[in-house]
Amino acid sequence: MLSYTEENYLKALLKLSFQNEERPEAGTNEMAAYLGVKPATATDMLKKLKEKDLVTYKKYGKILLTESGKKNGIAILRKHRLWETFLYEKLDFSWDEVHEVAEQLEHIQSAKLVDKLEEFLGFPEFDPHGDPIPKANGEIPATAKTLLSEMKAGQTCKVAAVKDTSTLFLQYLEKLHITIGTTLKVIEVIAFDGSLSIQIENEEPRSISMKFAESLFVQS
Amino acid sequence: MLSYTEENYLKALLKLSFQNEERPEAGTNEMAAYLGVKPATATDMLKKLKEKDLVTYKKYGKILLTESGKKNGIAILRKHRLWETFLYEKLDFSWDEVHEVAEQLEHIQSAKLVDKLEEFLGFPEFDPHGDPIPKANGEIPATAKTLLSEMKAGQTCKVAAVKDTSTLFLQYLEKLHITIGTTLKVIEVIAFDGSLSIQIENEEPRSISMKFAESLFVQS
DNA sequence: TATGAAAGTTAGACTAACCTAACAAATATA
DNA sequence: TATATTTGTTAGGTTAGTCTAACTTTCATA
Ligand SMILES: [Mn+2]
Ligand SMILES: [Mn+2]
Ligand SMILES: [Mn+2]
Ligand SMILES: [Mn+2]
Repeated sequence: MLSYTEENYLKALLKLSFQNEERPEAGTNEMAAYLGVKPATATDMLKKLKEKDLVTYKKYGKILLTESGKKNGIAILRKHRLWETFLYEKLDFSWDEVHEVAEQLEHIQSAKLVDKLEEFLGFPEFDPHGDPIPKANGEIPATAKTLLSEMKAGQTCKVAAVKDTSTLFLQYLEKLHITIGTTLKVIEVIAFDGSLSIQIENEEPRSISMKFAESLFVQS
Repeated sequence: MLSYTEENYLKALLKLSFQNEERPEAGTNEMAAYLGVKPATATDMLKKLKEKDLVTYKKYGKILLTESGKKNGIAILRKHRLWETFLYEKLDFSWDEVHEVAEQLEHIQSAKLVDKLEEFLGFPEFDPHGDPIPKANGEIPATAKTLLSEMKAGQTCKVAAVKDTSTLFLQYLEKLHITIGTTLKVIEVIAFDGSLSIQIENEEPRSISMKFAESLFVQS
């Protein structure tokens, strides 16, 4: 049985491994920063996780999840994203409110609960942010990797996922009536600053910044 | 903000106060036994709860919830019973499976979650065991206090709540097709051992023990 | 009302998860 | 390559929640 805290470390390591594609290892400071603790604290915990064979760890070395650690991490991520979906779909939580509560719900221990919840939600593949929900067997559905910023003038696409899940960005998207599945047409790309003029569904074209365009994943 | 453990102590004290009607105080050993900890542990925690003005406590004295403690305890109980209802109604958990998971879910911190959950469930008044679900304002719906064992031959009643929520009893009820709302007709009362012959809905009469009859609340 | 049992407390210890401060190793850069 | 910066570790301490063992108070009853 893993503690609340151990679970958070495993999930963090997993998410860090997704971030730097092809470089799944993380460092002590990186983990500490991600989890909001001091490096000394992370060192202690990493030693403990190593004892439990959940991570590979060597003094001054990079950290990697073991098979067992990865399996556990994925299970937490699965719970997190299923709960987010529940809150969004069934309880009318908004896009930016789900994460905080899911952060707690992901630690509820009950295999039956997760599976029943998934069934109740109709076996969703993606959470409200467009992130893939791991299956019970650990498989993770494939996701769009194309950023809106990579689109060319004239191209049409659909919003697949948000890369930046900060409250500020999510609330801004809501204001623009952009959600997962919204159709976007790129009208013009401004070479000067990388900003774009886009048409949201059938609304009037509007300008968005490069930062914005680099924060949305789309599917053509 | 109360810790997971502090919340469990408050809920325990509240439930103990319901048990001995008119004697809402509890003792240290009683609390410890209820929570599965040693008396020394309970003493420490009670001192802490007193510091936070959640209980009245004096060395060697009886323990009582303060207004604030009661309010908090009721909030936990409300969450517990709403979650039990969710698990039972929406996720097809059985009668005897809901408690253990609700024991964890009751500690999730989010006022919005509780209220949205209540709404999603259609503002239920009773949980799957027939226990009253406290309202957001702290009010607790009135419940049937009559035991099946108090019924006389010839009387008809409906099952209102289970007094004993042990797995063994709940599973036995399930086997007999007895649930909240089931109609029972008392055919005969055996003076010798307090056992009853009852008719469950329209099935053939069958005999039940006094212990059984003292474990079900009914409404005439 | 004396006394033994029951109920409750205290002291001291442990573990998990955190911290700060001081130190050591690894890496980048002049 | 020598040194400065970054990265990571160690030592020692704290708090919450638990324990055991020894002690004290209260209460029932002989
Ligand atoms: Mn979490
Ligand atoms: Mn998400
Ligand atoms: Mn609980
Ligand atoms: Mn219940």
